[in-house]
Amino acid sequence: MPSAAPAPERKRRNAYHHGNLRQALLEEAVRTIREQGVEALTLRDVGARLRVSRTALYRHFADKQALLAAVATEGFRTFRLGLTAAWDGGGHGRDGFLAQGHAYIRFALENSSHYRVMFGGYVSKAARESELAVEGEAAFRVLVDALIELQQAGLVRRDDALALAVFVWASVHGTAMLAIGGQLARSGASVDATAAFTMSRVWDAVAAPQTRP
Amino acid sequence: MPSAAPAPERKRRNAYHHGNLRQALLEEAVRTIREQGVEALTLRDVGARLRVSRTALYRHFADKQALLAAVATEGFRTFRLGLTAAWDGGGHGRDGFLAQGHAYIRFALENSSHYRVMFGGYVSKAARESELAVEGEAAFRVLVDALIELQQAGLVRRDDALALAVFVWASVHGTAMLAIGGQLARSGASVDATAAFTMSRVWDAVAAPQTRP
DNA sequence: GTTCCATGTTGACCGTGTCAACACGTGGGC
DNA sequence: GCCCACGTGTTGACACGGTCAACATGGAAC
Repeated sequence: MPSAAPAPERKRRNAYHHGNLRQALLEEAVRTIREQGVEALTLRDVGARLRVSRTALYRHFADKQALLAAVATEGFRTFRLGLTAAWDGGGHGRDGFLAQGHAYIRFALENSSHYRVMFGGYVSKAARESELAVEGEAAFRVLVDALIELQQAGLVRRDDALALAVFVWASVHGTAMLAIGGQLARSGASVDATAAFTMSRVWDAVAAPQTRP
Repeated sequence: MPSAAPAPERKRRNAYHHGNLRQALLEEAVRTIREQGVEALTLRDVGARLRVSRTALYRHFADKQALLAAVATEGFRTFRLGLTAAWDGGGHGRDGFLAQGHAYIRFALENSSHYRVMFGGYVSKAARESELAVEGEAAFRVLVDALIELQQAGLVRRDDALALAVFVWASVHGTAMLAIGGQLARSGASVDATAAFTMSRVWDAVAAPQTRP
């Protein structure tokens, strides 16, 4: 059925030629990582799960690193969408800022393995060039823009926005990492409570000095 | 020369029995990790470097995980000493607190691979029990105690000290992780400048509300 | 001196990433 | 309609690394 009448836009899955193996591999890798962690990801398995030989992957990715880089890139994309949604949903003010922080931590915890691929040093510096870097930059940019907007509204101190963003990112990232590693379990507080506390402290750290009566 | 006259207290390095292989393995693993990273650590290599067969290690560590856990434990120990020294050297006040932060980040950057073993999820949760947990807890405790002291001096807000410590830890840890990952390279600022800025913001976040004239 | 046990060694196995050589099949040029 | 080339998938093989089982060794306790 070459051009006859395939299901509209439905990629065929012939015996030999898969159609869109690259995308399928990516999705399968993401699924495996989510369900079993990065260390459980094996090229042979992801191939087998797609009914494809173990080396078919090499026609679409240079090596395992490249696959992981693609996974990370994909992660940054949905990550950025989540952050933007939170910021917009929260109304571009203090609440939006806090919502963004919570969205960040929630994403990191709900997709902890995926998050670790994005930040845990699983992809080499070399692979960080190009697409991955761009997508990561874009996610970071959401925070920077939010801070600039808050500065213009007089809500955030007028330090260098980039520096402020790095600080905020680091604080939230650190909280997420510790939570993922189970390293703040013995603080007694729930992760939600910890996240809320972190955000309250971060806000105090970046808020403009109050002009008091 | 079995018992004749070995160098006093000098552990022998006979053909067969090494004397203190466990310690030697640990040090060699740390060295390799420092010089070539965690992923380059192979049991065969560390054995070879000590002129010992590849499986000799199994008489002293359950498996590779256990070796890494020991490495992490060792890391937390020297880490804690560094933090304490900074706190003491800085005079148990605001300066000491900032010094502690800088010491933290410096350690993380100078021993980035080692640091990643401690925090990067290379050791399983199971291995986190026992000694590792204790040593990690002890390092964390340095920060908690410092905050409590600062609270008593009226310098830090009277929130729950544990919660404050988690926040501070997360912020500094996050900064360190981003720096290690090369992810704040494009912020333009040097790592030192970033660390200083982070600490200034952290201080504002935890400092007691000024009682103004 | 004999014996036992901790410590170290050798051989082997399996899983995994990767490369090279080969197979297939689809689309473009005739 | 035919053929060829190239993109895509497969099979075979290799090297490497963690781990286990069986064996070797030597020092210490009796």
